Amino acid sequence: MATHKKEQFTSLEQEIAAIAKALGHPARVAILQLLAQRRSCVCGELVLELPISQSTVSQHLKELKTAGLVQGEVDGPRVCYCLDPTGWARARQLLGGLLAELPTPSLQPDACC
Amino acid sequence: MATHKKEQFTSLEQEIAAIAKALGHPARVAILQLLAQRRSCVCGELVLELPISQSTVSQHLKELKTAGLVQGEVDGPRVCYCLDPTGWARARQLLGGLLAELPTPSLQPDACC
DNA sequence: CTTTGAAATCGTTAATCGACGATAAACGAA
DNA sequence: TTCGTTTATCGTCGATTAACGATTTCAAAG
Repeated sequence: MATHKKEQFTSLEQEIAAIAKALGHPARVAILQLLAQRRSCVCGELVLELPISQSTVSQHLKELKTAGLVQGEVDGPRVCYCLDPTGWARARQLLGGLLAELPTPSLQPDACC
Repeated sequence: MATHKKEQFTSLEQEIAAIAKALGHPARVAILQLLAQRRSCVCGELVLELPISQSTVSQHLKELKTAGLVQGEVDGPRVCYCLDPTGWARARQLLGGLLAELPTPSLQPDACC
């Protein structure tokens, strides 16, 4: 990235990419799945479930929070995380929209040109 | 990334992450949208449409191809790209599945714990 | 006030990414 | 065969990411 060229793209494209990027790591996918299952929020339990260190989990959570996909709420000495309904809805809208852009089962076998 | 820890995660998590990662850059989002619109395949036209250099576009196309989202077909001196129906279906399945995991409009306002 | 436990932040390191220009490869046409 | 066009690859460089351990912060207990 010689010099960020991201600004040259649509803000929508940037927003989609930002969300996708947040999903672009197995640890973050795993975190989101855990939060979705036990819909209640967990905290350091995530660390126990994941094969990575506490500080690394914390970083991933920060990224997910920045992307708006996750919320953290301080509860005494620990922090409860859960999916952020607003950001999650947005993700569904944007990524779902992109994924839907191919009109489903393009009837041609696999021909390109 | 001190040492890759990705292996520690489910292959499904890795697959989801790989697809999401491919979508994690505005240029690649833009490319996919272009290919979806003009469903026919374009080639160096992409370069004209995008604010980045030819070699950079080529790199992004390579990543999309590696992720299985795009196909290229040599046509004389030029190459035709289009969305790969198989990979695209897989992406829809996996990412759609993840996005659907939150049971929609969690009726609670925004409460976490 | 001090201890204790949980979580975030800091500092570091290696690896990967994004971008570019330059070069090479592929191919049709002259 | 040689030329022009199109695309891929190479080499480079700075920025970012992923990971860790160590340290700091913060809130509840004691």
